[in-house]
Amino acid sequence: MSTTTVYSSQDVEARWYQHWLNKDYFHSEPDDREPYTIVIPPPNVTGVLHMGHMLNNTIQDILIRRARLLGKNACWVPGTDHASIATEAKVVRQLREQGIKKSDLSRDEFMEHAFAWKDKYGGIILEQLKKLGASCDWERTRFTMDDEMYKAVIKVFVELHQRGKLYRALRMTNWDPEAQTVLSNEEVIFNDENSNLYHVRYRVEGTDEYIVIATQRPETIMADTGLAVHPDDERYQQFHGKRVIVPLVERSIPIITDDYVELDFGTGALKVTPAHDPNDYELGQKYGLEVIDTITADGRMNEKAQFAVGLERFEARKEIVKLLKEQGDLVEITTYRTRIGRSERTNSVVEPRLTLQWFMKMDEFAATALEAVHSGEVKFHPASMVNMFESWLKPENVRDWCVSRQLWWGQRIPAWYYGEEVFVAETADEALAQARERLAKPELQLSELQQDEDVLDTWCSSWLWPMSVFDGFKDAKELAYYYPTNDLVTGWDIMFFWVARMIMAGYEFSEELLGKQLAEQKGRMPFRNVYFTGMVRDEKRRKMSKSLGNSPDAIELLERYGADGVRFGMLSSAAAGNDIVFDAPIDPKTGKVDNESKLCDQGRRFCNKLFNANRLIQGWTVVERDPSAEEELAATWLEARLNQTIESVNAGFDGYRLSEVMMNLYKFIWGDFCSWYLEIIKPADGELSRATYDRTIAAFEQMMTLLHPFMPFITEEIWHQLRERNEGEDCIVSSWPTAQTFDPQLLQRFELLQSLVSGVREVRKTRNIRERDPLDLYFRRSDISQALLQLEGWSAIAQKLAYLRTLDLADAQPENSLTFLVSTEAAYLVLEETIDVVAEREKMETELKRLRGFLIGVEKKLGNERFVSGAPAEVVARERQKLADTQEKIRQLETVLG
RNA sequence: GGUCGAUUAGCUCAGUUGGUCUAGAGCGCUGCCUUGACAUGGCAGAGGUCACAGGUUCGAAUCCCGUAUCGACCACCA
Repeated sequence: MSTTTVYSSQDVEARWYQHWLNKDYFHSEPDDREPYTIVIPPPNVTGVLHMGHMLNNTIQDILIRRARLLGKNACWVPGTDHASIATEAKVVRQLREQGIKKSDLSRDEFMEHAFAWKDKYGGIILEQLKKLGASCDWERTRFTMDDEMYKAVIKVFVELHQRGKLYRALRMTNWDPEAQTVLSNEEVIFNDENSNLYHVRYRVEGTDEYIVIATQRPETIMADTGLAVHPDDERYQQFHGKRVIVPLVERSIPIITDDYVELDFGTGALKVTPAHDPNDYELGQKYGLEVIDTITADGRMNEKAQFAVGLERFEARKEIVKLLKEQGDLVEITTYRTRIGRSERTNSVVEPRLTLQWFMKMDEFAATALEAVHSGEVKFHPASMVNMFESWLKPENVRDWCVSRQLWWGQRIPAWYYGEEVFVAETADEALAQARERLAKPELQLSELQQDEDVLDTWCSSWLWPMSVFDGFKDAKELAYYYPTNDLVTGWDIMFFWVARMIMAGYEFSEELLGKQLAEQKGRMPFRNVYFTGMVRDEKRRKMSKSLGNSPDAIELLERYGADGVRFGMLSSAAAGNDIVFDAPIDPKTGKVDNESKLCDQGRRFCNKLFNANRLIQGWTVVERDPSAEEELAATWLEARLNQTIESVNAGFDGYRLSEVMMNLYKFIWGDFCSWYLEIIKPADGELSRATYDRTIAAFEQMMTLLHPFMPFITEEIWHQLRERNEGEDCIVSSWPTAQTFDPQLLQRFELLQSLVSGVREVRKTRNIRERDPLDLYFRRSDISQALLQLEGWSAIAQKLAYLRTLDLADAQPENSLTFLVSTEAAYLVLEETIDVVAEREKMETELKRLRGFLIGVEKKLGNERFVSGAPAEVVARERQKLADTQEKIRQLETVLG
């Protein structure tokens, strides 16, 4: 009868998280320890936890927990981003459902609704992060619209204005007609979509001839102010310098020639609509064409259009097509695929529109950011991400940042206008004072000034995040301690939006906030390392997103596999920068996981393994007797392997190879500790010597500490069961183990033992000999085998694990035995059944042949003078060892074969 | 069109500056095992010309060139 014993994560995780909170372990205050700081990439205040967050925050938690274990003053600052347009869009939608139009509200009323919404839904994602185990300093939770952070944004705007970094200009911009705001280029998502190409004829003025143009947007023809052809296009040579008549509106417009026009696209003729297309705008500028704007801010045709007035863009298109068809001016309609730009937040088709906006000059900032990364002051992991960074920031690709948004939810631009005059100041009173002085109007009243109606782009607050979360723009007390932060963990998709801009702001402002001396001493960069995570994709390789409905319910996942299991799953296939393919299909309707996630399940099973290993140990009775020789040997070996593991874990952390570290620990704990060590020391009578018990517990404890960053809950749970005698200390604040020196030879000898045991087991399996039928094994006498058997404990372990009745040396092969190699040593296993001597010889001869082939390769290498002199001594020595071993193996086999 | 990245076991992926790589892990697969940690387990096994073709090197999964396929990002073809 077997009993099923399963680790149940749910109550354990809730209990320990609460315990950590009660003990205030996550909270950090400046002290004399070395600080270790991470600022969270603030999720949108509207957000709910998704796979990307889980990956991202698991990695941050691993880093911060390890730093805490290393005794550093670990500070992980959480918070949320007000996400200007995304949140405003949601609030507007919700109000609309309640029958309230944004236009019916005053600015203040709207803000009240928005803050109410934020108070209701804003904390959700942070609560969900707690379920993941995130050890953020919740007392430091910040929001980008908090008073101090708001002030910082305003202050920076004023500063940058004074430094000449900001200007206001009329530009062709991306307009979101639904949100009715401008968007930065980065907020426009282009996708290939099916579209129609309408071929429309324009009569050449004073003739009966026509030029046919191709357009995607017939509803804009009323705004046409030119028609362009390629200067070399023979089809249109005779029309150069003439004019054409725009259909419907019957307006005369010039024919221009420019090599921008592609000869072989469409008809080779292009209508020029400067008001509604960025390229056409350029052309219009170049040839002095009139700009006629026929579309309103909410995407409808205005009076200037004359036709389809008041109709929404796409309705207007149908109407205009109908009218053109009636007039016979529509020649044909073809279909094709083209890139359509949509608003990242509202998904509505972006309308190019000429608007007056604030811009920030990027050229110098970009150069600074690039230099910071090139010089290595800011390091990227993986380093290959530098390529992408460069391509974003090189001078020819950098465009000025449009920082104004026609929204209410955000930091209102601190600019006041009086006619053409602009006054930028932190407060209205200062602006007024400026105005009075500059205009020489001491009697000027505030009511005569007009404050800018717009708010600043969300990233205007997030780019200050590493400084503003410590209220660095108010005073440098905390900033002086925590800045620069150590590691930033984020997806590469916001490398330009956020990472680059934080670097810019860091270099621009940290010096004056910290003072020159401190800034020089500590560094002006906002963070020293950036760990880029990959994108989480579904099994079809699509990026997980809400709109696709292909993202699993994170909370369901956490409940199903435990936070530890999910963390393991997330990390086990996520080398830095590499995308993760989440392996469980999602039902798009419910968001439920349809099938087992193998990755998370592996994590869950690992928890179960740990839980049961602990149960085994807890079940033993400790007795006061001397440890046996095999216990001694096994414990010494375990400690050596543990120390070896600590070394590789530390090296892995240093290189940010977190997945590798976790897999190392997994293999060590499951394989070496559970499968080998515990099996060796497992007492038949349930009684273990005090000394061995203590060494086992001590090693297991260190394993818990090493694993704690990755799987915090179960390690804390087991830690306490191991240390009931010492209730006071928690795993989360235990000490990161220091690697002790160990004997590498011991590890080698133990490998021999392992291969002996495996060898015997293999024979048993292939011959159907029960695992526990006792067998006799003899080593062919040699210096090595003799030494092995003399090693205290070695024989006893081998006998125990391989169920050997006899383990001894022999000068000749015993009767009825078969031979296999244990490393270089021949071992004879005596069997009771008759042995097929011919088959055995064949097997050995095959092996011999393989070894001889291998030997040739090694000899060739060592025979090469350039290898021996050129390769590192270590490599040559290793090759020599290989040679000797292979020769010895061959000799052994040859002897046995006679 | 430009740039960058990828291609390793049936699947998903590791493989850090070229040298214990005679290429690993998990899952899946095959066989045996339920005598007290764990069947969410144990033991053993099968499975890879490291996409293809060349080059550099004493030595290449790893560096270089080309080809193929896939992907991502950027770009003004209406």
